[in-house]
Amino acid sequence: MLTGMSPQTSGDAGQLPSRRIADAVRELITSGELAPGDKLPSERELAHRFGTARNTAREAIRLLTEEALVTPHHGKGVFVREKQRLFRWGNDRYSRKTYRETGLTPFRLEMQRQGKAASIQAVAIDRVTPPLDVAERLNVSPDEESVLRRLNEYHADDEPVQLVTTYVRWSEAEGTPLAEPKTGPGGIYGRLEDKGHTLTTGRDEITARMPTHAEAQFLQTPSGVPVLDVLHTSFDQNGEPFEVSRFVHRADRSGLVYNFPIEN
Amino acid sequence: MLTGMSPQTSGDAGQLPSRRIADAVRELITSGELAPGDKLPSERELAHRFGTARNTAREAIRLLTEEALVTPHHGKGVFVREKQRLFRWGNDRYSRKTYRETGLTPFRLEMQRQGKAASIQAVAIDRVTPPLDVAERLNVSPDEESVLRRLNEYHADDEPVQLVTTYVRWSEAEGTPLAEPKTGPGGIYGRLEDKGHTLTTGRDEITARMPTHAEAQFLQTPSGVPVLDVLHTSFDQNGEPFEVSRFVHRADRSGLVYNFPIEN
DNA sequence: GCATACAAGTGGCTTAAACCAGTTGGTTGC
DNA sequence: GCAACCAACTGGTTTAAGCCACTTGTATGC
Repeated sequence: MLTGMSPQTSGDAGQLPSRRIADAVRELITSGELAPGDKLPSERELAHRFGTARNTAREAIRLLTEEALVTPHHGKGVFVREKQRLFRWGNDRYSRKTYRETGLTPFRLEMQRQGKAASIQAVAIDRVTPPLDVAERLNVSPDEESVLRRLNEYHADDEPVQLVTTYVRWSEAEGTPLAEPKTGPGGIYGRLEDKGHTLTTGRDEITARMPTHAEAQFLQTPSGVPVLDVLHTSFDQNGEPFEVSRFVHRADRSGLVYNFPIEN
Repeated sequence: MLTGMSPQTSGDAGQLPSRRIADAVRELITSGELAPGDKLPSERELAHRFGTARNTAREAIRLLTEEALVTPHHGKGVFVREKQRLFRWGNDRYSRKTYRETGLTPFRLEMQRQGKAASIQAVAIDRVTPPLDVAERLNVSPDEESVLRRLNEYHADDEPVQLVTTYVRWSEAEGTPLAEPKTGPGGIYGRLEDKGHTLTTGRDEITARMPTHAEAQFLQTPSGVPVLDVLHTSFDQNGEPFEVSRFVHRADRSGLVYNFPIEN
């Protein structure tokens, strides 16, 4: 087995030893000789085969981990990453039409499509001073406790999928079900509609970055996997922003889809 | 200087030495004591201050690099990353209205907005067998040389910004200016309109991932910086797809913005 | 004045050895 | 039969040392 992996094979090209090992293993993966789920030779075994120190084989594995090709499990070994089916979120996420037709929220709909059990856990509902970018978009003070924050964790079959933090103005949330765990029929948008805000247009601002420690812990991202950070702003019939949410997704499990008309 | 950085300071919490050093340095950065552009103490200096081996200080720096907080420069030192202003690309990217009003393509417009010189370099124009995802979206065979590929590199002030690969069906491109470096007035979309395809709707599918080696080389991404991968499909007045492009952006320099109406 | 050379700093990579911590499966003892 | 234990594997982290490559400023030689 693993006949392709020997120091002499293919273009060494005067590369660094760690690079050579990484290249050899990567080749085995892309060629299919090592399939997703397969276990790599142990660090000690790799080092011996290539005549290097264990640390050098370890560095090679670190390179592959950074490329998100493999993922190590303490005590068990290093394994070729499984290609996961993506969850897809798009600008139909807010469409009330979909909801009327299926009776499901966008998250539960996507989970059902993939045959997974959806569960949502409320982590915090509190009054806070908003982050700068949220304050700018909601037109509130970044120096006072001017917003209500609702932090939720979303799971698919108990596997963490996304972190969502929703912000609305405290002046509009105070004393309403918005500040309660149960927001009532139509959810948050239902209560905001009571306040005269009809969801009319949305804006999503998307960046990608490496997760913070806390995010990595919750999302269980293997190293080498970034997060998609979506800052959503909801505008009402008057073009006034009334709600901001931040979605943090595992990038290896989530994709975003936007369909839009193009003006001529 | 750097008074905050000593082994005893703050909650060590029985952490690993490398973690302790990373935490201490991160604290200096977030508190502002180390500003963007500042140089960190050298690896040897850090190791000495915390009473560890150089490799341990080095591991701490690796952790911070992975978080994209610092970036090392061979022979010079390790520096706190500058917060860069983002280039912003959105679904107005394809609007012909913007083009008519300014006479600028979306890329040149964004560069002008930031006072940078735009330059676009054609890397390849050739007939190829399409990647699977492109073949699916264009409804062509993934096993033949069924598409024309145009690969371009975009720079801002000679700094690499994005890689764009555009695919159109070979059957429609053959013998037309689409296969030439100069595509003529209105660009690619102009020629495709000649073929009866009026750009009517677009779809962007967005993922994030770590860059391949080749991408990292061109985009000069520091380690710990992912890329945004946008697969765009253009649909004509009949809802038929006629062009697919893949945009690869440095995530630390680019953001995406989508504005969309919400159906009630 | 100016170019060259060099020394001293920086990070980059590797070696070799040791110990820790999680996992697995077989052996032992009841 | 079964539970407890243990040995042998796995990766995780650190130490200590050496050499390489890149950068910078200074000293040297002309």
